[in-house]
Order: sequence, then C-alpha cells, then structure tokens
Amino acid sequence: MQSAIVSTVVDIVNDLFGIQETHVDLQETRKEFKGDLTLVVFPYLRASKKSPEATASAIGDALVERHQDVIGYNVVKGFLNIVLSDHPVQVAFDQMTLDPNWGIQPLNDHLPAAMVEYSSPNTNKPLHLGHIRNNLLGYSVAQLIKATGKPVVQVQIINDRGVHICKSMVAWKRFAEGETPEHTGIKGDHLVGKYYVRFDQQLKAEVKDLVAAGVAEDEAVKSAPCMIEVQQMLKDWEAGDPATLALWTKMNTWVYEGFNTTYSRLGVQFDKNYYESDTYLLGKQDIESGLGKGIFYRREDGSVWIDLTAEGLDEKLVLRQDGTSVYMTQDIGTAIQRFKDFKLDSLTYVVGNEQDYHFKVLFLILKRLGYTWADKLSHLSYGMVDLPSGRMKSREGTVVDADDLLDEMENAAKTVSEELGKVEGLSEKERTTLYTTIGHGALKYFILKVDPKKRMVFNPEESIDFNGNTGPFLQYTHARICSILKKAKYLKDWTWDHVTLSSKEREVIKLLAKFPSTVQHAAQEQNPSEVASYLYDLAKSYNGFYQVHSVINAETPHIAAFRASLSTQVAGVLSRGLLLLGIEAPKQM
RNA sequence: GGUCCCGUAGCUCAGCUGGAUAGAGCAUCUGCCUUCUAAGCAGACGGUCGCGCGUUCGAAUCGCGCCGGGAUCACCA
Repeated sequence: MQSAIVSTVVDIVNDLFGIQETHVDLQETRKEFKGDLTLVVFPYLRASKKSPEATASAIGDALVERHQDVIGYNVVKGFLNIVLSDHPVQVAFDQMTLDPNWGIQPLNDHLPAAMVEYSSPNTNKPLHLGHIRNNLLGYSVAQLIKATGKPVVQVQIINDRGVHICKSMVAWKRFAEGETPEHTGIKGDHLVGKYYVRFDQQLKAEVKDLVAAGVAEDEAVKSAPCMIEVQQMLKDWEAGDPATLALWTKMNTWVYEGFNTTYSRLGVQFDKNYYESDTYLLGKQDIESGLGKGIFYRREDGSVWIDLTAEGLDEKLVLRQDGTSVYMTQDIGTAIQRFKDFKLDSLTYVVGNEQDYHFKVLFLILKRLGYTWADKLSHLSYGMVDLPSGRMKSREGTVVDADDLLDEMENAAKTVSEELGKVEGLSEKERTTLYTTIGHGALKYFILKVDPKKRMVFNPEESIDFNGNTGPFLQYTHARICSILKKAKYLKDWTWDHVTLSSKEREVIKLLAKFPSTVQHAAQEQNPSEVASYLYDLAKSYNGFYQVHSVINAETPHIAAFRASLSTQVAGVLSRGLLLLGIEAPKQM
C-alpha cells in the first residue's frame, strides 16, 4: 500500500530540492492526527532552504498532483500528513480475500530446513514454569518460520544420563519398595522427581551425621554413603551393567510417558529427539582433528583447551585431563551431527539467557573449526520467569509445576465460563475442550506477549485474568465474529460501487493489511510477542467497529455483505495468528 | 573484579532501524446491554521514561559516566 507512494515521494523530493535520495521513510500517521501516512520533513530543510511548513506543503502539493491515491494532506510543524483515497485500501482488502490462508506462506519442501531446539529437559524431575516459557517460545518460533514457507525440524535434546538421574535411581532403589506409576497412580515424571527430592533429603541427613562425627562439610558430601552409591552407579552405567541399564531404562520410560502427556497438553511436538546417552561421546573426534590443525592446544596435564582471549572471552576447556568430554564437547559434536542428519539452513537453540556465554563460545569454536554453517547458528536467549516473590527455587519448593499450572488454568476457565453462562448448548465434552482452549490460551498469551529477551514476572493470579490484553480476549473476539457469520451466511453479494468505507472499517482493513509483514518480521526476529501485540491491536480495532456498526442490520444488503466479509477476514487473521502462538480460537465461548 | 543483560504509570507490559502532546492492560472511579455474545465499548485518574553529561533541528530510543537489579566467568550440566 505504501511502496508506490514512497517512490513518488522520492522523485518529488529529488526534483524539488535537487538532491539524490534513494529512499524516504514514511510512517503511519498517529491516530490523533488526520491522514494515513506521514513524512517527517526536517531532513530536507537544508536542501529546500524553506521553513518546515513550506517544505511540507510543497511536497504535499506535488504529491496530490502526481499520485492519484493521494487526495489531500495537512501539515503540523515539520510533519506532512498524507491523506489517501479509499482506493488503495480497497485494493488491499480485495487481495486478502483471494487467499484463505492469506499471510501464511505455503510450505516449500525444497528449501533447506530450519532446525529449532527447545525444551531439552533433564529426566530427573517434571517440567515447570521455566520449561513452559521455553516450550511455548520454541514451538511458536517454529510455527513462525514455517509460516514464511520454510520447512522446520523441531528437536529437543534430552539429558537422560549422568549424576542427576543416578540420584533418582539410588533413592528409588533404597526407598521406593517397588513403587511404579501404574500402582501409585502418580505421573511417571513426578514419581521420579519425588525420588530425586528424596535423595536430596537422604544426602542431607547423611552429611549431617558425618559432620557431627567431625568430617568437613564438602568432604562429607563426597563421602556420604548415598553419594558413593551414585558414583558407583554412574560407573556401572558407563560400563553397561545390565541391571543398572534396566533400572535406568525403566525410570526414564516413566519420565518420557509423563513428559509426553505434558507436551501433548501444551500442544508441542518434536520431529526428532536427541538423547545425551547417544550424543555424550560425540565431539571428541572433532576435538582431536582440531588439535591437529592447531585450533586447540594440550596442556601438560593432558587437558585440551581453546584460547578465545582474542575475541574477549576466556580460555575454555574442551577435554578433561582424563580425556572425557564436557558439556561443550558434546554440543560441538551434536551440532555437527545435526547438519549431517538434515539439510539445514539454520539452527536455533531456545535456551535461557544464563547460557549466553556458553553459546557464544560454542558458535565461536564451530567457526574456528571451519564450518561454513557456523554463522547460521543462533541462540534464542530468553529471560527467566520470576514469581512475585522472586526467583523460583526448587529447594524452597516455590517451583510452579507445569501440570499443576495447566490444571489451574483449566479450572479457572471453567469457573469463569460457568459464571458468565457461556456454555449453554454445549455438550459435556465440548465444555471440557473449551475450558482447555481458554485456560491454555490465557497462559500461552500471557507468556508469549512478553518480549522473549526480557525477564518476566509471572503472577498466578493475574495470568488467570481473562479480561483486557489476554488470550481469551482475542479468542472472544473471534468467537463473536463466528457467531455473527453463522447468522450472516446468506450475505454474499456486494461491490465497492455500493459501499463507502467508514473510518472504523478503514482502520480495520489497514491493520489487516499489516498481517503478512508482521508475521515475516516476527519470524525474522524470532519474536512471537510481535504477533501477540499485533493481534491485540486488531481485535481492539475490530471491537471498536463492532460497537458502532451492525453487520446483519447494516444500512443496505451490500454493506451488510461487505461487513460480513470484513469480519471473515478479521476472524481468519485472528485464528491464523493465534495458531502461530499455539493458541486455538474457539467458534463459541 | 572482568564480560553481558535489564531499569518506562501503584502492578504487568508495548514503544521497529532517533521524530509530533510517551501507549495498553490490571487496579480505582464514571457512563453504555428490549438491537449481531458486556470475556465487550467509551471516558477519567495516573509517568522527572533509574540519575547526570554529551551527539542531534529532534533522544525512552544513540554514546560516555554513575546508581540499582540480574546472569555469567568450573576438569558442573
């Protein structure tokens, strides 16, 4: 809608003031002023040698004369507000009605894929609020990229081995008396988490005894019987001891069943899971070959390092002196593996900002190793989720469990829906689905509307609010439109000859027209919050229209049919946009 | 201590590459349902954009210095 005007303005400025601009910046006119587009003329004063007002008027006059869509202008100080005719708005509207999936690019399977890694849990405890932000961001970013036409591979790396899971295993062996999810009815990941906590208690008790017997605190932690058992179990696991492996498999299977339940509730899914038990040895080869090329160096004690001080970072260990790998080592190996597994155009790690340094180093090392794709790696670094009381602390039991939270959201949706009497005529099953849709919509929107980079505060009470700038508000706007459209099915025929746009209608169409570029930009920035605020603006604007215009009882059948069509577009954009955030838009609520 | 991130209304957040009197929601107060769902709409109240310099015709936005908060700098993951 703007591009044609921009080039005309460029020509005018150049002709009038004898300069050679290649681009001018037109912005949308702020609501309190009349007009559609605004040119700030201050940059041209030097060339025009006139006052801001005179400069603006000169450009405005020329624009009215040269561009048929410009029907007027006004000048406020150095701001030229350009008034457009309805024509470009009508053209924009016609265009979006042609494509039922307008704003979403069709998938092009021939393009190399974008890989998005997210979630990536440990298998010793259930998912919590922090994982929820991670999952929602990862999933949404994947949908955004997909909406630009690029195939996406969603993956997670599951930290299924190591000390942490041995702790749960030791405690289970000692105290569980054979408890299983089946006969306790406890969800698998919660059951394993229970024994992880149990281990911690046991360790504390044993350490306390040792300290009382005169052992130093840090020594006591290492020599506590349960800790010795963990170390032994880790060795057994690495040696492939069948009994240990059997227990490990059994408990991890419980956890995965639990995780899958939560993932499915959240509506996220993965195309491939990487397991650390498979990948933890990866990378060592790459270090060895890099050692040959002089990228790494070996110290006298045998440990291997890389010197990143030239880039303002530190020296970083990549192999221990006993030759075993560290976290960095396997991340190097896993990245390389992934580019072998898939034809990838990019790889995005959705990981909290406490690992900023780690990824800086990782990307740098891969670049030093000479991988051309190293600059296609990105770290979607998001801020921590705090509670009003401060940071979540597992030791203080302030961690918000993911399953509990989803339950609460569903219950809150149920309470509110029933109070408002919104569920009449729905079957029991439909009601349950609706509560889930609304409850989850509220949670997802609450989290995704915030810029990922920023640390955010999660207030359980406020997230349950369904009024104002919330997911249910957007869902409600959608549902209300659906309700109108159901009654307005017969309204089809209209033409622009019989419809004049009201200011509200114009505003809605102008907003609708921004949907594709909003999606594009959000995908590029890997920022779902841009879509969230856009959808809020759209819903707000549509509700303003709804308040003053009737669709069904419009002045003429043509206008009614046009408004039905306009409403259809809004509902479509809302529902497609919400889907990018992993939120469903109900037809009734 | 080094490096990085953050600081906008009582609270939670928007403010794209610098542009007009800094915007929403919640909370508080006022109106609007015999008319397409009031989970809505309209309005009021509320801000030295952490502080101070500087660059600029113009700074919440860019630069520097402070103050306050957080993260990170492990032969941990």
